[in-house]
Amino acid sequence: MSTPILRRNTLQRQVILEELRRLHSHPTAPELYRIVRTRLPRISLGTVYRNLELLGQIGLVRRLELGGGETRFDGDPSQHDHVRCIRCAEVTDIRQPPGLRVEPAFGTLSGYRILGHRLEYYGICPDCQQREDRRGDGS
Amino acid sequence: MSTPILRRNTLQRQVILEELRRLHSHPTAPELYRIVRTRLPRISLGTVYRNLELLGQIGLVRRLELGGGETRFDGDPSQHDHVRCIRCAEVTDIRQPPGLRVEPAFGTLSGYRILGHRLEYYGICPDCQQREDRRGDGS
DNA sequence: GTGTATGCAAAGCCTTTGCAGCATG
DNA sequence: CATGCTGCAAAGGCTTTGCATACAC
Repeated sequence: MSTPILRRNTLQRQVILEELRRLHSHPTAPELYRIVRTRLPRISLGTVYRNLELLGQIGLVRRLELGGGETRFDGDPSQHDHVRCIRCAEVTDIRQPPGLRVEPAFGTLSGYRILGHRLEYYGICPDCQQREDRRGDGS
Repeated sequence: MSTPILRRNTLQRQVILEELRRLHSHPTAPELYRIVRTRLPRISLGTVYRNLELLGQIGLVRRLELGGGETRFDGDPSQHDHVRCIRCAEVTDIRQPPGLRVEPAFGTLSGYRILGHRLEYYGICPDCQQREDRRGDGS
């Protein structure tokens, strides 16, 4: 119940959170590791994982378990959904969910006690659309 | 455009599809491998992966990229959603989506050309609810 | 017989974890 | 100074892939 507290405010933790917040690319842990390492060359991948885990528990970071078999991280923990490009795998935030009612009255569903949902759209991002239009499609 | 054809109807392929259809547990490839191996002791994990990939392309099998960083497979390729138990990680089909409108008019969304969506609920399954009620909650 | 599919094994990722030393509060 | 955190490295799991062989057609 009691919210876990950030025990120590290490430089590594600060930088990880800073970079994750600045990025809007929803990186995986290894991706974020490569970026953070430009500022902290001696940081380890394990530290990145441990901090993302901890920041996720606190609620400062959101763990995204979307498609692709990877776990991505989002520096914006507020409620929002995502679109993923099936061509370039880019993941983009959707700011205003277009007035849909996904949650089934928070009751039961097959006997489950429903606590929430995860919604992900997929499609083709603007860049990839251009790229394909330019080539006249054709697969 | 033309649907890829099942080139050869090998015993391995048959058994993989059979077992996946019988199971309602949405197994990962390694899990399915362990099961199939009871019938075909000499089958290899690589074969399981290759067949799941192929069966997925044909549309006989559905690839589920839900949470948990694993890829799971569903022997029922029809359109339906899933609930995942946050306690025991079980994944269950939802047969009748409760009349919701998820797709945003199939137009653009942040410039994306939307092709579809993936919706996953999470909550607590009946068994885990019982287990927790019995213990009077606590943690 | 031809060419696809298989079994085997290696390799590449992602992720977690044990441990000794460091540094935060 | 106590101990949470870090860096390092090993280990485990999932997934893909190259190759020679086997087998479906």
